Amino acid sequence: MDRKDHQIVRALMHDGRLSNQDLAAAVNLSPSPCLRRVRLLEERGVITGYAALVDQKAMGYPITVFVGIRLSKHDQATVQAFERAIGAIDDILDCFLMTGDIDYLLRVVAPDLDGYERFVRERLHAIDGIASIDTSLAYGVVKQSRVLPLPG
Amino acid sequence: MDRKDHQIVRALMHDGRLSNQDLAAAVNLSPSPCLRRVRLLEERGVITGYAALVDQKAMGYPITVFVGIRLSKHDQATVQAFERAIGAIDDILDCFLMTGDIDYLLRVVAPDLDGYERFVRERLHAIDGIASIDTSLAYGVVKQSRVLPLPG
DNA sequence: AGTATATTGGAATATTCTGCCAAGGACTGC
DNA sequence: GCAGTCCTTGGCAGAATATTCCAATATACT
Repeated sequence: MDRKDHQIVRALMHDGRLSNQDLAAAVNLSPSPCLRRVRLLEERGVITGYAALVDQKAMGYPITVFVGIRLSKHDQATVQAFERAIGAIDDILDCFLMTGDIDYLLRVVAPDLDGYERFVRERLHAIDGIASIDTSLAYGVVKQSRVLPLPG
Repeated sequence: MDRKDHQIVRALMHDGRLSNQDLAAAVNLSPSPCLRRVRLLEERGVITGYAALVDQKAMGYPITVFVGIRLSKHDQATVQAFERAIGAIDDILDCFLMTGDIDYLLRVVAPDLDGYERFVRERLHAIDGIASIDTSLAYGVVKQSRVLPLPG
């Protein structure tokens, strides 16, 4: 993880489809060592994958909702079952384990408010061990980045 | 946006570096129409870009914090100034405009708690018009997806 | 049915990837 | 200061891939 690796990672966070040649030029390397570094970063798990960034609205999911969840119990079985259930529901994009008054924070997408209501009734309420569900609707997105800041 | 377009988008959400040939095979098309569809999806703004997915920890940002923010005023000048300021701060990855008791929800990364404290003191407090800042620390990530669910 | 439009598949060309090898640079022990 | 070792680099070549063009097919509309 020297300076060049950081440059490479940053360049690929900005444009994940950068060709190896362009990437090499951007970080002042010739293609072959550049490619080798990228492969190493992938193997080490620094780069975990690549993804196309997609407009939610265009895909039919204009609604973003943040859902705070508290569990009724926190024994291992309940927690594991909950987390497995979360993993299986596609509408839940992110799930963070939180400190403070909620246990989990979910980011959920929905085609509309009715769709979200159905999601809560049919999906969330189907999971055992949930004590409370707190919904916060997002009006809009001010910023959505995937580029981590420069270290230091 | 027919069925094939959806298939293409989903495939690229899963693997943004899929070669056009493999993508074409995956959606039962020959490479050339497949590439044309991808280019159209990009032009129409359905696919907004590509990104490498990176391990926060490996990049030196193991801490994720959600920050709820209320503004003191909601006139256009204050809001615009705030949103511009947000856009300029790299540590803030996401910013959503919210309904309910907070105005904005930020997702912020930090190298450690000290770093987060510095971020709040030096960056957030430097922005005018903020009435309150509410911090929620994330312990860990249960799920982090970028693949939108199937429509319907 | 018939026309117009949009979409497809395949071939040819240009670009890119990727493995191999020799050369350069940095670090060690002496 | 010097030789040996290790790691990284750059360039080359064969293979794979992307990309453009054109004829042919499928689809939609009248």
